[in-house]
Amino acid sequence: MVALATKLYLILIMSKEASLKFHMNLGLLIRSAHNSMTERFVQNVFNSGLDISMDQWMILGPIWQLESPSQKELGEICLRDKPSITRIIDSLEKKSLVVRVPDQIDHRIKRVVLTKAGKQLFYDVLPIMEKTREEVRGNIPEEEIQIFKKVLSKIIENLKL
Amino acid sequence: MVALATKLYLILIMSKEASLKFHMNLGLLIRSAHNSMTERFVQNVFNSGLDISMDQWMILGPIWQLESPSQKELGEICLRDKPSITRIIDSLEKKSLVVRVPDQIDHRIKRVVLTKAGKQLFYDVLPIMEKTREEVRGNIPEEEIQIFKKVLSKIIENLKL
DNA sequence: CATTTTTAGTTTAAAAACCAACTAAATATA
DNA sequence: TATATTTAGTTGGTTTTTAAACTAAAAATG
Repeated sequence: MVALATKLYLILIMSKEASLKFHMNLGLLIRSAHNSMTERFVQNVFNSGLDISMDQWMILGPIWQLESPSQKELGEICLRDKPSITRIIDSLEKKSLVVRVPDQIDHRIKRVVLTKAGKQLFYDVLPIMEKTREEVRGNIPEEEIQIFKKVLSKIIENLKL
Repeated sequence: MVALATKLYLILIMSKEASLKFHMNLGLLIRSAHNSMTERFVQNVFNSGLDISMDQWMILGPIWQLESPSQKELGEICLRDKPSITRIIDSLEKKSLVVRVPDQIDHRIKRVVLTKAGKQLFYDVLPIMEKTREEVRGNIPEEEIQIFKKVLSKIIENLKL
């Protein structure tokens, strides 16, 4: 009795469209693509004999770009929380790739600066990232990539609150 | 001297196009969208007074769909490794939502089956997932969603090997 | 048919993510 | 100016991921 009711309910809900293919839904696709991308990057870096993780790279770029950002700024740009930033910078500092410099004016702030070795590594990894990017894009038309990015932005926007 | 050389190198590599906006690159966008989506789903589930995590849901669906899949099959469909599947099913079993049933023929295989409570929860969460999906899509045209999915599939394909 | 190799799943240990509490410094308020 | 609040960063504890070693059963090989 109950079983029948739920079955009917189910059919009503499911058959809208999804039903048989909800195992290849958006979330799964996105997750899979993202994983493949970072895996490939890490692999390419490794094959080049360099030593940097995805996390470290994701933070090294903005440090280079912004010259001497605060950890807070880094967190905002890389979408990571404060503890994550602290730990990644710890690891970079341990490798002597960056240095923490207390802000002259606001003593709470620590600015993160690339060392010579850090800059060198950044320059070394850059072409690998570019190569990876090309592998990711393959022969996908630029137009579709643009729509792809636009949809991603819209999704993020839709869920903002 | 060295510094100058690397600077020039850098400019050559970077100025292709990316340069100033590589902090909002594909990886970051994808990551952000994915996070927002799962956050919203979890939140919607919570607001409905139900109790299931994203991981658990992602596995509950295929169990319902495939009737009594092996853990290996679940892993392939959900793109998770064996230990993850083991752990998630442990958690589902602890909640009495699924049961592990040894395969009659091949005694290595354990088939995962929904309990009554598991089915009920599945039916209860289904409309929430549908609602979340609509929130994610917002007013993005169906055509763009299709291209979006196609690009994701292509990216995954490009990186396969 | 005995031995080796694969396969399905579990367990364990190390690395990373997540949340909350904490410290120290700056700002706001009374 | 004393107190309260906010902000930047760190630390600690818990949970999650990830990778490797392990167990038990099946299939392959000789």
